[in-house]
Amino acid sequence: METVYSDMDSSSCDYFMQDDEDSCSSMHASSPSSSIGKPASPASDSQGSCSTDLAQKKRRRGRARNEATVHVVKKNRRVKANDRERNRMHSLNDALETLRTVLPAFPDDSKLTKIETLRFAHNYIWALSETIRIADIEQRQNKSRADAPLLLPNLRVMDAPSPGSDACSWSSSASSSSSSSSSPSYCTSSSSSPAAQNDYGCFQTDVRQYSYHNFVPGMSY
DNA sequence: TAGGCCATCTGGTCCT
DNA sequence: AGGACCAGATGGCCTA
Repeated sequence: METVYSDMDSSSCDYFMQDDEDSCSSMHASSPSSSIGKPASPASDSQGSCSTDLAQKKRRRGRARNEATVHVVKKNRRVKANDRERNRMHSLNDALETLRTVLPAFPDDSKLTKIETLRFAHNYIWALSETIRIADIEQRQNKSRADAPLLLPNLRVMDAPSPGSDACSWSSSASSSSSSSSSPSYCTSSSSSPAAQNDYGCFQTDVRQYSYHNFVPGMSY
């Protein structure tokens, strides 16, 4: 563990503000905790300096410069790391934003939170794959009945996401009859959330009433 | 005003 | 050694 910032308190942002470029000099002048950069006391060299004293001073000064340089290098490294971390989080947010755009929009237009987006996407993918799987099964079953209409399973959105709600539960009406499928797991955490009772977004997408192409952009059957 | 969400900083750990 | 990733801490903003 690095102890370079041991003299910093937790709100250390202003630390970088106050001595950014000239931390060597400011460190020497103002850092009470560092004895490295302290100028030699007047008493020590007031009486004619011998060669050993000079050598000692040189060593001291050299050491101070080295440690100050190390300090600056580490500080710059920290600043760069912060910058990278910021960019990393921005790209993560961009990816989340892209994910939001491919998820079904809701009348409310309210932006999904990060956790809502992830859970909703998880359940959405699960519902779509269930739909495909069950449609495939039904298609095979209907092969013998050529004139029978192809019925896709009903797809329902339960507890549509709303601000403050973690519930983005999807359920396929046919999924209850299928024992092999596993249901989404992130559906129960927000039963206490008041927003979960808000059913503004609950709607049914029955392919017989609602075009599946409208519901799933870019998806074709 | 409390609680939720978010951005940012920070230090630790792992990987190349 | 340096970068990526992660989790904890902190403070700001917003809403019920």
